[in-house]
Amino acid sequence: MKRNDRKSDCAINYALDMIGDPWSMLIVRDIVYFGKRTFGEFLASQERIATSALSRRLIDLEYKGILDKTTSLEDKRKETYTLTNKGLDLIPTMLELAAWGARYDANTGASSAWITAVEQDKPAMIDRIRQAVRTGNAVFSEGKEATWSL
Amino acid sequence: MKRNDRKSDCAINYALDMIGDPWSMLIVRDIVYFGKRTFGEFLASQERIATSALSRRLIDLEYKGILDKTTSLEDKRKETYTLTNKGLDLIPTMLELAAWGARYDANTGASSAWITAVEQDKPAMIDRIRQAVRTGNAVFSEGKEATWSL
DNA sequence: ATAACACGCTTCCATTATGGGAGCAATAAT
DNA sequence: ATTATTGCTCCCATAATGGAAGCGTGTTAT
Repeated sequence: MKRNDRKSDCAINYALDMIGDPWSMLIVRDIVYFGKRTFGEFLASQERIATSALSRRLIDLEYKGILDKTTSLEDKRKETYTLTNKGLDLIPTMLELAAWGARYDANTGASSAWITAVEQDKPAMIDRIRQAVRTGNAVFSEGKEATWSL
Repeated sequence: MKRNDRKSDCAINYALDMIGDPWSMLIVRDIVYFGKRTFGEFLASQERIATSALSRRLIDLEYKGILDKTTSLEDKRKETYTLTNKGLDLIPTMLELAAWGARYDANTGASSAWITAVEQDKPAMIDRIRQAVRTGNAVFSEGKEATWSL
């Protein structure tokens, strides 16, 4: 059986078929947290994804309706990747993953201020993040939380 | 590089190192939703995991502190797997994954009643699920939602 | 007591996915 | 024109999974 064949009609299994690999959520993070949008920007992430793996993930995420791909207007070599609504709807899942990771990761880089800000009023924070990403912004810029986020 | 070497100090990356494979969350689901706790019960899931893969996952999840393993008292051949606190804390993430999957999966098996019940008051529902699992119960039994869950 | 079975788990190997490097076509900069 | 950048592909070594068979120990049946 190919690994990505549908194994059941469970909603969790569907979600894992979509984003249950080691890279997809990190690409979503790069867009939501850091405002990345091009191949080269994703490639430059801390986790050092290989070009072949990144290419495969981007093609796959577009095929699955999580990313949109458009040729950049300023530089026609560049492809611009943005989250679809389906992709933006992964923000809550990503925040839960981050909260869990920050709680149990002894070496976490997540600031406690950011974590408590999210816990404080999660739905409002999700809306604000979503709006920011839709309008071309992101949570972090140059290593600092956006002013609206705290 | 081995796939599970630590790639960065990002909390999301940590979480993916822990449960970012195609099976771990399904094992958590089997415990939380269906009250499964033995090798044979996990093996009988819809998704048809192979014995070798299941064995690997269980060893790994115990090593990572997400599952506890104890020899069954009634039948000493059986190992009983239960969620640690770290594992129980995955319930919010699992519910978000399920909600996202149910929203975008055309063939979802998730009932809309259950989904809206969770959306209605998420923190309270998480507490109730957590309590149920800790005391040896589960969300679904014989295909129906537990009475407390709706 | 002994044979048959149940259960968790391991081992083997074929298949599939990833990691890393080299390289290519198209575009941009000089 | 020449050189550099960008996104991406190819190739192959390595790692993880899928599937079947089998092992050891504990349990049940006779």
